[in-house]
Amino acid sequence: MYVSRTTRRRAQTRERLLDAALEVFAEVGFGRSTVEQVCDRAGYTRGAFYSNFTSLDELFLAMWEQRSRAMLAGVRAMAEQAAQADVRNVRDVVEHVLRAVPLEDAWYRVTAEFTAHALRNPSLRRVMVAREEAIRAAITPVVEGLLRRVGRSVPDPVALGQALVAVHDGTAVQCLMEPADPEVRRRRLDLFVQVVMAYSEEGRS
Amino acid sequence: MYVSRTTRRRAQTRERLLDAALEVFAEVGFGRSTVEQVCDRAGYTRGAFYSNFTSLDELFLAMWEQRSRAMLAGVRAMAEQAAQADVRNVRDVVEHVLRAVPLEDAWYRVTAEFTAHALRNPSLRRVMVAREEAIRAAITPVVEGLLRRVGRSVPDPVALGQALVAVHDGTAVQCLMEPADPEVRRRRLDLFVQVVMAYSEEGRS
DNA sequence: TGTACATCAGTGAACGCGCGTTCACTGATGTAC
DNA sequence: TGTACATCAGTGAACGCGCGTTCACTGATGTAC
Repeated sequence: MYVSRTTRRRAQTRERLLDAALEVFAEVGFGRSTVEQVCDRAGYTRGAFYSNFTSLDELFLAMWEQRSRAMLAGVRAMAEQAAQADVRNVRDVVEHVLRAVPLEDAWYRVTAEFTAHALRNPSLRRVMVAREEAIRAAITPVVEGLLRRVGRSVPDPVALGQALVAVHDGTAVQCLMEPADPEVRRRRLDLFVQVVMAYSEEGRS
Repeated sequence: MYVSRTTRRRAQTRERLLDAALEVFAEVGFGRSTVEQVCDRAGYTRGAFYSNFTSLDELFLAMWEQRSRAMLAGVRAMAEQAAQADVRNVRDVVEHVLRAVPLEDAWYRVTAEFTAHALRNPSLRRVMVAREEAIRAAITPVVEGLLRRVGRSVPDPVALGQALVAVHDGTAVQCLMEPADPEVRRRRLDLFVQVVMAYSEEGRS
């Protein structure tokens, strides 16, 4: 008798298609990407694609979720280290947290398009909202913990979380648009510091 | 002898194609839009398109620049009114300025895609950077003027300008993702207030 | 551990549609008088 | 103001390519013994 099976080879081609998708979407844009381009990049024929996914939309979502999970894992790993971190002031706190969320050009491009795509599609929108909440939920306690060590408490953690995500998204575009200008990055850091200061107060809650 | 000519009819079809482009791009995304869809929407055959533009890319840029100019004009018009505005505190200042920059779903979608597109294309990138600077240049003096009336001055106007644009962009996504949640919009306003407070100080410069 | 075999995963050719692009044409529009 | 006409703007048919999608097939892979 035979039951289930497979998965080693299959998992690998799935993986490769997902990787190729990120590259191709970042290069030419999701909208202008074709099934053929993704398969070429991954080293398969188009049939392989249809054996694993039903449409480019499905692949886009799968890829985006995979990468989002990876990023969230990065944030959680940072939370571990945070316990041993050496923080003396709010700026140290901000610098520490920002290290967990790198600015990557290709990923930002893909995210911008996914955002536009999600704004047109209610179910994708829910996916994005849930993901933002997960990121907030992962980051806020870390920030709170670090701030406590410099003698500050956060009265409204949800508001701080939303503010941090907004500032991150908004400043990310600016930094990627003008990668050669160090001032832009410096002001980004300052803005984070100002916002964290504004949403926390002195005194160990 | 005949010289130059034309332009009434031509200007109108150009206009209609630009309007149709915004609608179609917002609905299905720039990447998935076709010349045919835009022409259908505008009420022309495809030949009319090629008589006015050489590619969808060119149309996208033309449309985006047109709308950007219109938005900038809106900001400048707001600046006029600002002189008579009745502002008593920083919150009033923020509310006044935000009225000039409405949150529009279709426009945001198009902007997100244009941003992703620009990140791939150096010359478009320069266009976007220039436009952000123009917006900053238009808004900053208005904010400074209004703040002066509530007894505050701005030590680093450039930093404030960059911060305001970042906060606007970052919070815009959040508001459009969760249009049903009034809390999100309230926190957006709060964030603006906090940032303006942080980047200004008491005392008439 | 080796072998036979059932089943699965990816191949590659084939089909056809949608759409970009061109172009000879016709009707619209502005100008000269 | 009216008319004739030069020129321009948009039409619509035609061509062909690129790509999505399907499917009979073959070679790869895991399992039972």
